[in-house]
Amino acid sequence: MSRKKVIFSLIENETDRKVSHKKRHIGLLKKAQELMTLCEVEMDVIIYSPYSNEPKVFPNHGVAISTFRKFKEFATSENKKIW
Amino acid sequence: MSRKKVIFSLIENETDRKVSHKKRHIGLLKKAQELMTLCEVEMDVIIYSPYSNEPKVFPNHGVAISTFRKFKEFATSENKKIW
DNA sequence: CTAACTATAATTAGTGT
DNA sequence: CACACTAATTATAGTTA
Repeated sequence: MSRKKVIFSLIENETDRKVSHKKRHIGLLKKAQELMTLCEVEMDVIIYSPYSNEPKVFPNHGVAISTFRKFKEFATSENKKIW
Repeated sequence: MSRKKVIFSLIENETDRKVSHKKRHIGLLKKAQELMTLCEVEMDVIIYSPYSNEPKVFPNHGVAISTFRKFKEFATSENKKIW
């Protein structure tokens, strides 16, 4: 995305992939924070990666739980067949 | 972010805010998709906004449920006091 | 391995239709 | 309203230390 266009598939080289992951992980959460702040949005992001033993929960555990519960309630009330 | 630097607070004008939300919502999910594809990452994003009656669940309901369950199991096993 | 730098690609605020 | 355009900002691949 900068010195070269991104090729839209898994980055084969492990070192490159790890570095890219770190940068993009930061970038994604920054974008998420901006969307929440600039517009009136409630959101959460949960990320699992091979580079960390624990999931990254954004913005925090409390919001993630609250948001997921609302999602589950919505899906149930809408009688969606997803459970 | 383009013709003007972004001011990091709620966009007061409702029309501007709605337009910005639409653009940034698309942009965020694109970045999320890229992170998943380029690096080996499992993730989900749930977004609530005043502009839609239903939450946006990315990449889909099944992944969101799976990811959230893993998060809950992790938190429980780690004996975190978050429930 | 990490972190800083920088050239270039990608995103997007403002604008026009 | 939605979409296309584009100037300007922001993100980041590759590089250097």
